[in-house]
Amino acid sequence: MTKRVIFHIDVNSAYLSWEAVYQLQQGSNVDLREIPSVVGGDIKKRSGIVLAKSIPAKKYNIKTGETLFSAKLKCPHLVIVPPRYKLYMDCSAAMGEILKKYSPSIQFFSIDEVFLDYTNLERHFGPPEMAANLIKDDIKKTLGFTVNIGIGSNKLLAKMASEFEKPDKVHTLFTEEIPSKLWPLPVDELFMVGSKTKEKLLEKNIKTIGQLANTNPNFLYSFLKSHGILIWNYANGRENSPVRNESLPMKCLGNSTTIPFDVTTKEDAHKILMGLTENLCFRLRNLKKCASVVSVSIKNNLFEHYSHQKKLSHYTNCTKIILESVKILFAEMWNREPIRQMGIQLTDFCDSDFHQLSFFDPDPIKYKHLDNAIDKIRLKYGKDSIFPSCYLHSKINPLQGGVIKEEDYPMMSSIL
DNA sequence: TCTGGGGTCCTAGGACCC
DNA sequence: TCTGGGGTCCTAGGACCC
Repeated sequence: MTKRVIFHIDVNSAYLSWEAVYQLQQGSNVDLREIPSVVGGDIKKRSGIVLAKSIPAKKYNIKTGETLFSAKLKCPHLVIVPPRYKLYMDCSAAMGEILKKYSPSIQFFSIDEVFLDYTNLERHFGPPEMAANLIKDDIKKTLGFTVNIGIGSNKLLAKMASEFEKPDKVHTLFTEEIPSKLWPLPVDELFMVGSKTKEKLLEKNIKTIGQLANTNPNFLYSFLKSHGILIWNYANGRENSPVRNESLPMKCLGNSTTIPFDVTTKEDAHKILMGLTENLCFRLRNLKKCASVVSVSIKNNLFEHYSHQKKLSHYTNCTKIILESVKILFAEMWNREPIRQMGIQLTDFCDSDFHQLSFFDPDPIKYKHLDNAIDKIRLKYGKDSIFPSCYLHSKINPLQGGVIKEEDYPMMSSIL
């Protein structure tokens, strides 16, 4: 059996790099990568967090996910640019086109991370490190941004290797290098060890990936359940999932939004929920799917989060039917406390072409035609070209949620 | 530090059935 | 009326990722 060679390509400070390249192309004489800068939301709309930071911004101890307010305190002259997701998707797709020249087997893991299977391809582009450098420099020369490439015996090791030293670097992490390169690292640098798991491991005096690797898995299972076995295997470099060319079937579809003000009335809440439902059902129909489980979630002004869900008697993608369920679920759970964020999620899908119509629907064909007519107008003239009249003179936007505006993008899975 | 929006997977308890 | 065990479905919540 031939030894597998997997690459993990990771764009350095993706959103910020892409923004910087775009601004240079537009004639700007400032490279955002060379000054303290971040891509972030809008402080006034309460969605103000750091999505990506430049290396100079990192020197001010600015972290991804922190508030723009806090970042500004650390660096008063910080440059903040709003995100442009359509641009990022185009950059991501362009990188994918380059990668396809080097292997028939690539898998997008997120908008800025790709796995590439280089097994048995040495005769084309040389040994793995040479090929990885070729790819890295090809992307830099053609598209203007830098990537890190990790090379490993499986996807996990390749991903860990791409994290080592940044930017614009190639690193290897083969099985025989695990004790020297992986085991000395702090345990929370391991993929799938987040803050909660880190705390529990520290309580047991497990501080490094090496200590985790050499812990009895039964002991880990006793306080982390199956997740303990997963991270124990990862700490030992064991992982064998294939680089998948085709995307896995969708499991969940949702839209949520943080409202610029705390919602305290049913009327405002219903407008938000209608906007979210319209947007979500539009996406669902574009994917040619129907769903049978509807879930509504709320975050209150104390940041407490809770949700209610319900299985419908049949599959549907009809805005009106889903909105009715959403309103019922909301009424069941809301105790009139101020709401900061609302979300709607759909799960359990079937293909819309063949789904069973319900006898109990008021008039399924009529609503289907209505949804289709609205979808066509929105596709042709833009999403905000048509909206319910209750939004006129309202302080609430008609279409809520959805950072990705143009099309749906394949997202990552927590399992490699 | 006063914390977005998009996902996936897992667990636990209760209902219900045989 | 009380006892049992196993299986599946449903629901709520939590952990992780980018």
